[in-house]
Amino acid sequence: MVRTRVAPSPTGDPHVGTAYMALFSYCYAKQHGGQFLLRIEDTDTARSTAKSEQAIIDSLHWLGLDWDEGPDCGGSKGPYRQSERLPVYQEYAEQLLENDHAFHCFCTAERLQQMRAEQKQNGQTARYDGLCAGLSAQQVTERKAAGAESVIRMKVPSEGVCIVEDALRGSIEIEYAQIDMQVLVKADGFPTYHLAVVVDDHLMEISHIIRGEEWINSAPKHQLLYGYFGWQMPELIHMPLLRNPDKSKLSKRKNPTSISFYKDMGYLPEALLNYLGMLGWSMPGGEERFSLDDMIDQFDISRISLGAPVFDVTKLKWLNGRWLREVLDEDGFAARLSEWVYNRDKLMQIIPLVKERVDVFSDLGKMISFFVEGMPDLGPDDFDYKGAVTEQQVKVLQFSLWLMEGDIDWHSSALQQGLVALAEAMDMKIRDFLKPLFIAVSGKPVSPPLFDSLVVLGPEISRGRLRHALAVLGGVSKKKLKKLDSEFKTLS
RNA sequence: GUCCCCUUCGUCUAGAGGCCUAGGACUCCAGGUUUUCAUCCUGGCAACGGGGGUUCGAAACCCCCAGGGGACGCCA
Repeated sequence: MVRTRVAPSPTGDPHVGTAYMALFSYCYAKQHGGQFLLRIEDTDTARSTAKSEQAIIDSLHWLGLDWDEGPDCGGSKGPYRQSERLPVYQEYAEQLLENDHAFHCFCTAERLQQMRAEQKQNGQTARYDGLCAGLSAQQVTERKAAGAESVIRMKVPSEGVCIVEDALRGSIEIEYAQIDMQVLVKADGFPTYHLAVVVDDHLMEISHIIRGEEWINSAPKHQLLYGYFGWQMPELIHMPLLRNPDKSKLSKRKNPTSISFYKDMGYLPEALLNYLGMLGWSMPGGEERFSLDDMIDQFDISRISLGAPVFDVTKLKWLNGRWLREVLDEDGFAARLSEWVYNRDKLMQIIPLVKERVDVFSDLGKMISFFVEGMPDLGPDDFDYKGAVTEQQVKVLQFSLWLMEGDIDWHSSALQQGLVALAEAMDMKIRDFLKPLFIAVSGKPVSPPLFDSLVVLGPEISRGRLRHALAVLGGVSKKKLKKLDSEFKTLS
C-alpha cells in the first residue's frame, strides 16, 4: 500500500513549497491507489501557531489536495498533530536510551557554539564532539538531581560510510563522521523533527517520503534511527527546491511565497497546481495545461528533472490566463469571479467603509476598485504631493512593512494601534505618516479608512502593495536596509 | 570552511548513444486578424558550462574542473 504525507510546520504563511511537496505526494499516492495524509509538525513550541495550522489546512483544501487522514478529519493512525503525540516519542526515546543508541547531554549552548566555531575554523564539519556520550548512569542521575538541564542525543558511528538510496538520484554516500549526533529530545521534553518524523512516518505506515532536497543531508540520521528501531526504511524521493529568480531558495523576501497571496490575487487553484506541476515535471505529451487528474493519470517519477526550477510568476500568470479563457465557460467564469471577490462576505466587509461616502452607486467604482486590483498602477509621481520627502516615505513604508510582517493580529484595532505607535516613535504626525501608506495601499491619495481596508485586502496583498510601492520609489539597497533595520529596532 | 546535490535558450522544459544543422512554451521583437486593447495566427532572437575520455558516432555514458544551490540549530 502506498501512503504518502505532507508534513508542514505551522509557522507563518502557508508556503507554495508546501503545496509543491503536497502535490507530488498526492499524485504519487493517488496514482497507486494509496492514501495521502497531512501531519502537522508543531514540535517547535516557540513558533507554531494554531492560526498558521488553520491557514495551511485552508490553503491545501483550496488547492484541492485533500487528505485521507489528518488533524481535521482524523484517521486510524492519529493523532496527526505532533504536539499531541508526546508520550509516543517519549516511549521511543526511552527505548533508544535503554539500547544505548542515545545518551543524555548536559552541554550548554555556549559550549556548543564555541565547539562548532573551533571545528569550522579547523576546516572540519561542525558536529557534536561526544563529550556527554560517555557519562555513566550514575553521573546522569546526579546531574539531573542537581537540576541540570539536559537533552537526549542520538549516537552515530564514528567510522564508515552511510549509503542512503534516493529514488531519483540513486545511492548517496555520506561518511558517518559527517553526521551530527543530533538532539532527539529537547530540554522542554519535546522531540526534534528528526525523532518525530521517523517515529511518525513508521507508525503512520508511510511508504514513500517525498520532500525537499534540503533534507538529503539529514537522511542518514533518519536511516540510522530506522535501523536502531529495527524498522523498514521508506522510499526516499527528494524533490528539487523551488527558487527565486536570483536562484536562491524561494523566500518571501524576494518573491510572493504564500499560497494565500495567489488566492487573493485572483489565481485559480487549478492554475497554481498546474504551474507547480510543470516545475520539475512534464507531461509525456508535452502538454502545458493539465489538470490534477491528468497529472495523476500520467504521473511518473522518472519524468522529474533534478535542476531546481525558478518560480516564475510571469509564466504562472500566462497559464492562469489559459485556464480562465480556455477552460471556464461564461457561467463558470462568473461563478469563480463571485467566489473570489463579489461574494457576500467580502461585500459586507466593504459596504460599511463606503456607505457613508457615496451618494449614488456610480460613485462606488473608483472608490472600491483598489479592492479588486492586484498591484495598483503606481509611479513615483503618485508620491509627489505637497510636503513629500521621498526619504521619509521610504522609511514609513519599510517600517510599516516590517510591522505588518511581524506577529500582528490582522484586525483594524491592532493595525491602528501598531501603526499609530510607530508614527509616534518616529515622531511624526499621524496624518503625514499615513499618507504614503494610503497611496501605496489604495493607489490614490484618498481612500476608505486605511486600517479597515487593510483588513479587507488581507495581509498578503497589503504587504505586497507596500513592497510594490517601495520598488516604485526606487527600491531600498541592501546597505540602506541594514541601516533602517537597526533604526527600526531602536523604535520598537 | 566541511559535506551533499544539481548543471540544455534569460525562464520552465523535451531529449534514455545515431531521428538534433537540439524541439516546445513563457518573456521580448516584427508582422497579420480585430473599430481600440486583449485574445488568436505567422515569423524572429536565444541554449547542450569547460576540459578530458568511452564509442564508428555523444546533449545523452565515465572522470576532472568550474559555476550554482543546499545542509552543517535544543527550526522544520
